[in-house]
Amino acid sequence: MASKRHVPKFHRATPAVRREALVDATLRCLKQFGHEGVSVRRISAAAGVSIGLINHHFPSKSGLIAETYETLALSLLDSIRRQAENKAFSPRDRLSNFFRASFAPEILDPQLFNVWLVFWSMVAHSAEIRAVHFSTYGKYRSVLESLLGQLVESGAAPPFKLRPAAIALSALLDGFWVELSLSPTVFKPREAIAVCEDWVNALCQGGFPRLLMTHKPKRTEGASSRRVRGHG
Amino acid sequence: MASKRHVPKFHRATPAVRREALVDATLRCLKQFGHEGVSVRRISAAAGVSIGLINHHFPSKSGLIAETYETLALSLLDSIRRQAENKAFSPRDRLSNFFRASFAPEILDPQLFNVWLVFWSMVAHSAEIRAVHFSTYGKYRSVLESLLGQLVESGAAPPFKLRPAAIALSALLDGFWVELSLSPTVFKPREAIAVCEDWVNALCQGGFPRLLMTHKPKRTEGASSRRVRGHG
DNA sequence: GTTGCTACTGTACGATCGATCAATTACTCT
DNA sequence: AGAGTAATTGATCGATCGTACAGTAGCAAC
Repeated sequence: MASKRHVPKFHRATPAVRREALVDATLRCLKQFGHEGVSVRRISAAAGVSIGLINHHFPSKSGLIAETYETLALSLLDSIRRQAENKAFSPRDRLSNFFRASFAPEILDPQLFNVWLVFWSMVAHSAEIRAVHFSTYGKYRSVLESLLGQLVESGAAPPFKLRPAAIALSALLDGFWVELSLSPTVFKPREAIAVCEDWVNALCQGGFPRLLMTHKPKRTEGASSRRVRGHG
Repeated sequence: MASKRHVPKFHRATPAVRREALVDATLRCLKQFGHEGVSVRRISAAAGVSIGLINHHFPSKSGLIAETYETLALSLLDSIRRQAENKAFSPRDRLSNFFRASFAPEILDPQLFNVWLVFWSMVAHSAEIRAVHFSTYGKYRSVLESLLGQLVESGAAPPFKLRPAAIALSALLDGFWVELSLSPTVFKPREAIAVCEDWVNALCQGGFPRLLMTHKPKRTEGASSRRVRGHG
């Protein structure tokens, strides 16, 4: 009996603290193993707790994934937004900052892409995940809408429909992000950024007539029309 | 003994025929169950054969998935290409056909999106899948490059770098496709098509200076430059 | 020191997974 | 008709999965 000191076998934590630790462990597992990482055994091992603790703090596995989705999405969005919404820059340059932040190595991490694939694949089957996706994607669009709105207010761009424009720009960004994550050798982030810059410049010059608020064309582009080199 | 007729318990098929049947069954399972559908038991049940037959015709499960990926990707690409490359239309209208084919209900099927997510999630871990992705994505880009090249040859657009333009356009298309598949209620396919049309029109008018072949700008858009409403 | 609350542990259970392989059998060839 | 070939079967293996739950133990209150 060299010591009577009692060594605790485990540590009791506040539910909020433990939940956050479990979310962190979940993210690590998702990055490392992708779909195979979504396992209570792997996650609890990564968090250094027993298997049963997850179901003590979360209703089920998908609840844990949903909270991880929301945490990660809001964290990344906040990081990008902090870099973009710097009042020291003009609205146009804030968009440039947004682009460069969107294609930073930290965001283009292939592991991060696989995490997103897991979330996306659960959208169809889990109402919880679907709700988180809807919410976070809406916030993402709002940030873009805000930046584009500041562009119009500064007079750098003619008035256009903010929402469709934000949707289109986010589609362009997402598409580049997907392709860069899947095929990093085909092209470079700087090329993606360049196209995004040109896209905004074209928008500022009224290059997207259907997005302008001047008038609403009755019909979309059709193969039967002969608008071969039409101005829109 | 009412009948001496022998009723076969199963049917023997040519390896090529059986492989095709297994690929078809795999696609059905992937559409219906997503990731959960990637199971030799589910697939063999859908094909009406025993569990062991898959490993008789395919080296492993990922081999079967890879062949399914290639078959589906080439099938869809061929379908879209047939609608686009109609010589009765002008090069510009062929692109319009390509856009409308890309956002047809058959392609926007949410189940089809989940199938793609399964393929994409295996790109990182399986060399076979990665090879198929690289090959089919290259062919997809080639079709776009060809259509854009015809646009230049017809004089409808100034000379520009075909490859980066095709990459950018495919990113825009993919991004819309992802967003439409995940959030069908946020916007409509016709809006996506309209933006694509405007994008090509802007391209024809030289709205993407960095894609033109006239000269190569030394520097990309930077936050430090004051090109707020620059012409590119 | 004792009590009470509850965060926490870890075994157990039934289901499903990919892969293997010896046995079976449909079909062709002679 | 009989033999040979190989496509097909299905039991079986070890591993892993999510969830449940009865029991353990940290820690605060008194």
